[in-house]
Amino acid sequence: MADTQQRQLSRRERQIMDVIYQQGSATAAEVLDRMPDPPGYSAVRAMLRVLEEKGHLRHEQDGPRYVYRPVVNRDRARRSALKHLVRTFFDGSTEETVAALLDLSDAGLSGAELDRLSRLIEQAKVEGR
Amino acid sequence: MADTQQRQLSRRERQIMDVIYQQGSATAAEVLDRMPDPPGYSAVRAMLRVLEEKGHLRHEQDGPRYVYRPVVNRDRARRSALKHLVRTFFDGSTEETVAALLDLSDAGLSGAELDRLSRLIEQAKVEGR
DNA sequence: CTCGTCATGCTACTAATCTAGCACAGTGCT
DNA sequence: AGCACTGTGCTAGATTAGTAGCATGACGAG
Repeated sequence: MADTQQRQLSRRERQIMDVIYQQGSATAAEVLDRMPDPPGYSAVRAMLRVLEEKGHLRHEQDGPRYVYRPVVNRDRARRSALKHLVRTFFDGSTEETVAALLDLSDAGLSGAELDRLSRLIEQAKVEGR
Repeated sequence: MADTQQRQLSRRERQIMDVIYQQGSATAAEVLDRMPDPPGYSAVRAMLRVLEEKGHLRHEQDGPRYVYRPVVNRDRARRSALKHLVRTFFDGSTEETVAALLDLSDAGLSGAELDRLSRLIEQAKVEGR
């Protein structure tokens, strides 16, 4: 279960996973300079190794360096993160979550985006029942 | 910044905060039996104390026992958790996030809920620009 | 009043996380 | 070839997280 795994991670490990999910993939150096309150380079590498051992990451060699990617694909990870958030902060209510999301983005959403969202909901109505 | 704080928490601390945000408030015993892979009772209490020291929780005395509540109100915590999730897993796109959310809930949403969501979006259109 | 129960406050210990630093390998200059 | 530059693989140490266990105080039942 991806969700469960995620929550088992230590503070630093989570930070690293966040960066990697954000980017899709990353080298040690990339991870380092996107980390908040960054540790040493060695520390990052060590943790990448551990994360790989634990089965959260795998790496490919890209020329001289390692490029790390999540083992669980982004889609699955998204889903379980969302699920957990909705459960934890919104009593499991999708509606409230969407509301909060709209509120958060507010003026940042274009008319076109809102139109697309309308369409998504229409589609859900048709498919859903 | 609540968000930043959240991510500094250790594994166990996060689990505890999750439970408390879910419930709104909780005693040590409540936290304990809602925790995944539960530790000992003492461990939970110790961590609650630490979380209070760090300023994430405060407690009130309710008869014989302590009831813990988040210091950062739920609304703020929600917002920052959402923000982080959207940034990390959805490249900052609200639209994609909503789409995933709808997909996740799928048949779980009633027609009425979908209607309310439509209305929310209409409202955003008017207000937004 | 005395005992059992449930709560808290500690202290002390173990386990895990986090980190630095050195040794070595490949690459590209000069 | 010899040197600088990046990268990795380690090992070993400091720091933090996680846990158990005991002492203590309040309260209700017998």
